[in-house]
Amino acid sequence: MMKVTAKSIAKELNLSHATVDRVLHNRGGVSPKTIKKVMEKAKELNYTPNKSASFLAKKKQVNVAFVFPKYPEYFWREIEMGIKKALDDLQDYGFHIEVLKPPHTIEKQLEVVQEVIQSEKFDGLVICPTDGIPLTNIIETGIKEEFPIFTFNNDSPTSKRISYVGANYYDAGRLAGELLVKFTNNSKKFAVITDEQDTFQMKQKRSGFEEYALENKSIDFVKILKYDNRNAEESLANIKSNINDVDGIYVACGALAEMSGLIENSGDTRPILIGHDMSKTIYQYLEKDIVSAAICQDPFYQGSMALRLAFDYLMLDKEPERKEHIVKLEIVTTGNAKYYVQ
Amino acid sequence: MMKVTAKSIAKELNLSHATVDRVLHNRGGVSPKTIKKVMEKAKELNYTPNKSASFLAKKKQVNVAFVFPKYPEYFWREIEMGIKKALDDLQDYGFHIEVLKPPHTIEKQLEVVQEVIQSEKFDGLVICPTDGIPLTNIIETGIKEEFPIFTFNNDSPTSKRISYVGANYYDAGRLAGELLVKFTNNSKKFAVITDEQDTFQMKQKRSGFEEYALENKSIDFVKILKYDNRNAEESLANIKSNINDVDGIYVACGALAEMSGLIENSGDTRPILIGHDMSKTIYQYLEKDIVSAAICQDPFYQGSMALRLAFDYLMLDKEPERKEHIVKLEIVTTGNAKYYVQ
DNA sequence: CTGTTAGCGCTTTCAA
DNA sequence: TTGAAAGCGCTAACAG
Repeated sequence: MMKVTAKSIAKELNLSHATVDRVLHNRGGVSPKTIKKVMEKAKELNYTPNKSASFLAKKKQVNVAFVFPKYPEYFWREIEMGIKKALDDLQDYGFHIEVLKPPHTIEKQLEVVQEVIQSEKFDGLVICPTDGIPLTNIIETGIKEEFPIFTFNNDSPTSKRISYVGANYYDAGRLAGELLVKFTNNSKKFAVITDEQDTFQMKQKRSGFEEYALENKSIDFVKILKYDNRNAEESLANIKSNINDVDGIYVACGALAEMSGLIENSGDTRPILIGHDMSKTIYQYLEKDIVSAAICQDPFYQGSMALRLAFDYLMLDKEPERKEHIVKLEIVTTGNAKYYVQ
Repeated sequence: MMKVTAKSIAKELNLSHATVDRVLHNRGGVSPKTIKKVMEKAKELNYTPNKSASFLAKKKQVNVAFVFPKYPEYFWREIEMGIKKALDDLQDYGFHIEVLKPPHTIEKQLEVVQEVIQSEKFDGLVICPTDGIPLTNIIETGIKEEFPIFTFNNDSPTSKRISYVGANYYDAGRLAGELLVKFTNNSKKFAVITDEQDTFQMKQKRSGFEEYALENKSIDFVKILKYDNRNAEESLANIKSNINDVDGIYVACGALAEMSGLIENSGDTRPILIGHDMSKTIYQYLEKDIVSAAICQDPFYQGSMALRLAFDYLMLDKEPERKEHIVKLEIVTTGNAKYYVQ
C-alpha cells in the first residue's frame, strides 16, 4: 500500500493539496462539501500528518529556559541528562533550550525568572522552584502575561503553572514510614531529619511520614531533628546526641550521606537508616548496609518528561493531559542499587 | 545567530550544497582540499545535520517485526505500549513495525520467525524467545543471512543477536533472596516456585536465589516446587502440602496471583510471599499484604528501548553501544504499588 | 472558496 | 571533481 499524504488524497479527490491541508488543519475558507469529502477520504485512508515535514515547513523556532539548582550535583546531573536526551529528538524540530542554574535561594531565583520573562529571548520557562509558596506570585505574573511556566521536581501548587512533573512528597514520606517499620521489624521509635528551611517539600514528607506513624498504632514516637548544611558539624553533633534511643531514622532532606557517616562511626548497635536519592557515596553506604534503602524518583525520566510537556504545549499546542504528572517512587536496596548509580 | 545548514556553509565557501553534503557524509568524489575546507567550516559553525530533512529526502522505509507472547497480558500490554509510544516519534521517519504474537511454544515461534525472515516483508526482527537456547540456531541462521535480529525480555545469549534488552534474571533471583531474608526477619526456611519447563530464565532466577541463600549462612533450606499452569489445581494442591514449614516463598514464575490465592485461603500464619511483575490482581494482594513485594522490570521502558535499538541500527546504521542493555530491577511494595499498576 | 508557487534542509540523479 | 535540479511532505503567501 502506498504512503498516504496530503498530496495523495488531493489527487484522489481532484483537489490541490493546499485545500486538503486547509481542511486537515481546519484553517477555514473551505466549502462544507469539500471539507466533508476530504475528511472522509482522510479517515478512509487513515491519514496521519508527517511531523517532520510539517516542522520543516513551519520554520517555527521555540526557546525555553530551564531553571534549577546546581546541588546536589549527582541528582541534577541525572535530570539534565534526561532533558538533553529527550532534546535529541526534538531540536531538529526547532525546539531549543537553555539551562540556568542560579544559586538555590529564593532571591536569586526570582531575579533569574524575572530576567527570563522580560528578556524576550524565551517562549517558556520550566522551573524547579526553590520553594513553591514564595514563588507563586512571580509565576502568577508570568502566566498572566501569557508567558507559559511549568514546574518540575518541586511544585508551586497554588500558582497557575501549566503543569507539574515530579514526585508526590507526601507519598514519599508515607513510603519511608512503611519501609522503616518493615525493616526495623516493627520498632516503635523513629527520628526524621529535615533541613533548616522547612520548605513545602519537607513539610509534605514529614506529614506523610507522621500520618503513617499515627495510623500505625505500634509507634511510640517520632522525633523531628533539623540538619543545617551551613552549620554541618554542629547540627550533626546535636543530632548524634538525640538518636541514642531510636531504632530507625528517615533522612527527609539531602543529607543522607552525612547521616550515614555519622551512623558509621557511632559504634555498637546501629539504627536503620533510610533516605532519598542515589549517588556514588550513598551507593557505598548501601553496600555496607549502613543505609537500608533509598527512595528514588527517576530523575532522568523526570527531566525527559518535563521537556516533553513543554514541547507538546509550545510546539504542538497540546495542553497536558493532567495538571500534575506524578512520577513513581522507586525503592533501592543493596540488591538493585547498581542500577541506580551513575 | 543564524541556523547553520549545509546550504549556509556552502554559501560561505562558494560551493554548492551538494558538495558540502558529499563531504559531510563522506560519499567520496571530492578533492582533499575542499574536504578540508568544509570540515573545518562545519566544525567552526558547529553544524548538526537535520534528521527530519534527511529522512524526508531519503524516503527510506524500514519494516521490523516484533515477536512476543500474548500472556501474561498485563505484562505484554505494557511492553507494547512502550513500543508504540516510542514509535510515535519514529514513524514519520519511515520506520514501521508489525507486532506478532504466536502461541508461546517453541515450535510456533520457530514457524513465525522463519516466515518473517523469508517473507521479504521485513528488514529486521525483535523477538522475545520462548526459550533462548532452542532458538539459538534459527537466530544464528538469520544473522548469517544478514538479517538483523534483536532479543528482548528473554535473551538467546549463545546466538549472535545484535543485542539484548531486558533484565538480568540471575540478579533478580538474588534480589528476591535479599528481600525475603529482610522481610522474614532472617528466616531460615524458604521455597521457590518455578514452572514446568525449566527455561533459561527460570534457571537464572533459581541460581541467583540459591547462591544468595548459600552465601547467607543463616538459611536452613530452599525447596524448589513446580507449578504447572496446564494443570493448575493439582500443582497448587501439591504446593500447598509442601509449604507448611516455610516462612518465605519466592514465586519465580508467572504464578504470583495463583499463589496469592492459595496463601490467602490457607488460614493461620502466612508465609511472606514475593514474586515478579505487576497486575491489577497482584496490586490487590499487595494492598492486602498477602504479597509483600513484587520485583518489576519496567516493561514500558523495555519496549521503548527495544524499538530504539532497532531504529538506531536499521535507520542510523548505529551499532548498539553494548550487546546487552540490562534494565533495572524495581522493588514494589504497598507504599509504591499504585505507580506500577495500569 | 480554491489553486499555484516557493521554500524548509536534505538526498540523489544527471550533466558538466 | 563539482554543480544544477528535482523532489520528500508540508506550510504559507499570493493570486484568482
